[in-house]
Amino acid sequence: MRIATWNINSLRARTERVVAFLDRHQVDVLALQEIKAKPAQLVLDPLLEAGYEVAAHGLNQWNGVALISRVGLADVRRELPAVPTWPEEPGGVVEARAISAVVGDGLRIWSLYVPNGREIDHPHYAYKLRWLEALRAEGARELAQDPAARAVLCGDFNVAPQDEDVWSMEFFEGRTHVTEPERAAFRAVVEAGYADLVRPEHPGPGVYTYWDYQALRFPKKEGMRIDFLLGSPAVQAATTGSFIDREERKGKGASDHAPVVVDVDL
DNA sequence: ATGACACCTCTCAGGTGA
Repeated sequence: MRIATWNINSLRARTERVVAFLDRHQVDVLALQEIKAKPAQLVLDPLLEAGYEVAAHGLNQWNGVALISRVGLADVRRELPAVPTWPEEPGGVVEARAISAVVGDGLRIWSLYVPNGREIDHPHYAYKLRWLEALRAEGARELAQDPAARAVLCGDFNVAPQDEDVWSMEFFEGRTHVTEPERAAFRAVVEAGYADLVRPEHPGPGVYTYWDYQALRFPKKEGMRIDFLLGSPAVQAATTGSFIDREERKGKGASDHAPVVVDVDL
């Protein structure tokens, strides 16, 4: 089974790119982030005609996640348990940043869009850390219930776990994505039992999944590795290969993120 | 070996992204 994650930066603006990507690589399950739409706003016919089912979760023009599968889509769950609201005060809402379903032969796949954090002294940064803790707790709960669980956490984690995951640590000095608390929150998810399925085959430096639209970051190879597929032990053991589809970042109308693809023998 | 921000909406300005 071939699974992928991709921050699409508006599904409505790039539905045809998604269909072409699924066809080009024969992807079975795709986790999308930043669909930037309510489900009712989406025109899904091209995906349905290509043989896929879609489960989308979006509340407004911000955030939004979806799962696209041609190997089943059962027991869909929206939101993470115990996730903080934004803002973290009365009147705050649970944003559309998580959706999961069971695909294929009992694989629970999550599509996750971790909050950006904005600036280190911004309330959004504390929200990001608590959101990651809610993810760790849910991941730990699943493996405590069944250590052999087939589970994969896919998405835009908005954390560069290592210095080599950004094009310049000098550039990111004092900015989010590279701070120790964010990295510790990411490591806590890994230490709960979810291994990076791509890094062993594609170590850095210079391996990225995101390039800013501005300042010629992509042709200058100035990117960040912030999109990950983290697998439970059963999924890690079944992983047979992976790649980052850099070609998809090229040309007019590209998302600023590239898809990340993993093959699992499940 | 790639291309000079781009998406959204309470739209021509502001919020968000990283």
